[in-house]
Amino acid sequence: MVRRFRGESQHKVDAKGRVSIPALFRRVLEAGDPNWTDGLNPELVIVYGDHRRKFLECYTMEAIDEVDAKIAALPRGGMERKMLERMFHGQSYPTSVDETGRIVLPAKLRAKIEIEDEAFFIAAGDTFQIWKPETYETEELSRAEAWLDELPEDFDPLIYLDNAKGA
Amino acid sequence: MVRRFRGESQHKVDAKGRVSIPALFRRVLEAGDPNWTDGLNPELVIVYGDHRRKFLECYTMEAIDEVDAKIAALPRGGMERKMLERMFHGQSYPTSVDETGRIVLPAKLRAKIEIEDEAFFIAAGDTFQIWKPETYETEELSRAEAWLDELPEDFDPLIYLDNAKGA
DNA sequence: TTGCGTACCATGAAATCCCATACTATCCAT
DNA sequence: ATGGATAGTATGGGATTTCATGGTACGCAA
Repeated sequence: MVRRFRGESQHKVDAKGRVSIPALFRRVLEAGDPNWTDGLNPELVIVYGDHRRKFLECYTMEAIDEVDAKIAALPRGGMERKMLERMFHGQSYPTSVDETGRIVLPAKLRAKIEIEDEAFFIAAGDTFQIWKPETYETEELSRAEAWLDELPEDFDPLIYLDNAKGA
Repeated sequence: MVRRFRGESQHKVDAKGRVSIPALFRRVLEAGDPNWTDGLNPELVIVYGDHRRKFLECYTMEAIDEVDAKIAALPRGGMERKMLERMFHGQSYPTSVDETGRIVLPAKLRAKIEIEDEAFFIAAGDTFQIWKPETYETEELSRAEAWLDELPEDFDPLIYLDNAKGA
């Protein structure tokens, strides 16, 4: 059973691009790195994607291996495979957490999602995302609000849970 | 069959945010944690949700796994899935009961539901909720009672039992 | 040299661990 | 049935560790 990321938090980004990973996320990165043992620094892969994507998506080693395996199973030469290879192999950045629990976001990545001195982290199942706090609010939260506003006053999104044909 | 939480009670919250879990709830948390064995401390997940929610909802590991499975069954990219992921993966906090039967509510969670030095626990089926006592009284109890007051004197809520189309 | 990336050291605040006390419910043997 | 032993519960305090963050120094390449 894969340990899942959970929680959200906001951290300072210093002039060099260093930023603390939420402590709970670190535990998941460690558990999801086959090479990790106590005392080492877990590795991870940051997928930044094309110009439309406004956040960074971070994968544990296990999670990215799984994605790679699925891509490898697609027919060579197909458009689907080409797109996925570009995104996960080309538009990604492998790195590792340092001894103080931080990663370094290179200037290029910071520029891409327009991060200045704060970064917002939020869990998304078996990955977590890094957003510029303002972008997250305007792009994500307000869109969700607008969506909710179109629904009846007493509507509870939880009913979607039961529509799912889950396990 | 899943063991269900039952009952309600109120406990002190100390300056560090520590609060005892009702002893009966602990038994359910233990039974609902696949990794738990005698002598260990059961894990749980606290979902705090968005700003509108005025209480914390606590899930056993089994219950939250079930929710995760349902979310995973929804189509990727859809608004429903996004909303549920945000709530259950982002706006949640995994923790565990300690050896003395307490959990720690971080300052952020206490602030969110405005808890100071007392917390009210109430069972809700396969989860339980934590409220600021005053909020529970004004928001919930009074609403439920007002609703009952509008019904005939001899009305019996049990009638609803037979309306359910459930299994 | 000037900017960027890396490694090591430093510190205050917050979270966690370990120990302590008082009280209550339970069990057992006389 | 009763007194006391035994275990589980609710709460508190202090010490220790982890975390988030900042700084300095070094190498390298344009």
